[in-house]
Amino acid sequence: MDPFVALADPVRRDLVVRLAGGPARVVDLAAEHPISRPAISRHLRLLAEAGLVTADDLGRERHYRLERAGLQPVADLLVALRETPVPPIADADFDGLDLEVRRTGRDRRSSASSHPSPSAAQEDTA
Amino acid sequence: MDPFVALADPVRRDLVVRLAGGPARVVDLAAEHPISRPAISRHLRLLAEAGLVTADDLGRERHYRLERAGLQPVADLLVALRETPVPPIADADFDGLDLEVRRTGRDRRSSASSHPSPSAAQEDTA
DNA sequence: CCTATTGGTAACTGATCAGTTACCTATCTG
DNA sequence: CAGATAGGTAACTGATCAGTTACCAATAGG
Repeated sequence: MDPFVALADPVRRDLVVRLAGGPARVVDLAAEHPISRPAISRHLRLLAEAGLVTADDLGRERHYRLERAGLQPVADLLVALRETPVPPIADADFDGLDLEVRRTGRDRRSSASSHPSPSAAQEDTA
Repeated sequence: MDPFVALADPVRRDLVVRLAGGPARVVDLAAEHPISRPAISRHLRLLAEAGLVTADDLGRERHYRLERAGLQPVADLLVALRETPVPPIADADFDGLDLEVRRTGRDRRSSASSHPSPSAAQEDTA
């Protein structure tokens, strides 16, 4: 399953964030959410299919933990959107933030510090 | 609308990637996708609601362009998942990749270079 | 002024999603 | 061994999504 689709649901995002703090069982996670245990179980299955979590069976208990490698496609998209050609005119991307990814063993593009981040030319409010 | 939900659809992701390469009109984008023009129009509206694109009206033409600032919540989630406590045991996150975000004007946590990235302890295949 | 182009939305349809209850299996504890 | 705990899935229901065709409005060009 697509990690983007997996992260589209607020419950699944909560689960992923919670598991970033350490492994947990279905019953633990169900206690922290207003939905039923089978619903949590189904969300965890989708997260596992997306490669975002891993399950370790310990007797009758199944401990779920975050699989950070599963976030790679999401990080890749941010990189792709960040590095694509930007017009020399003022561009409002990541005001106050400069996302930088260093790829081990790969040549890097010009460093973030050489890339200006002018203030927003235009803000969209939908 | 939630930027995560906006990016969950493959068509919308394609549109966002395409717009990263420069602005475009609905008719341009519709020519590059197998779905109908009204479907493209609806996707662009959702992307705008999510803050991921901006529309500039030029006569009868509406030029859509990427709004990188709208990606902030996605970048924030990656940061949150990356920075949360990781057990000292080997952790497989971002093998070969080290995501680092420098927040202007904010104290930084210990730099990425001080954070080890050991090889994967366990790989999940769902 | 008429035609062409651009583009948004209504209404419809089929597909998918998310939560529930019920049920079942596996493992642990007294 | 019986009861308790943990957890997955089937079946169901209501809600939402994504693509279509049809229609309309605004702007540009001949």
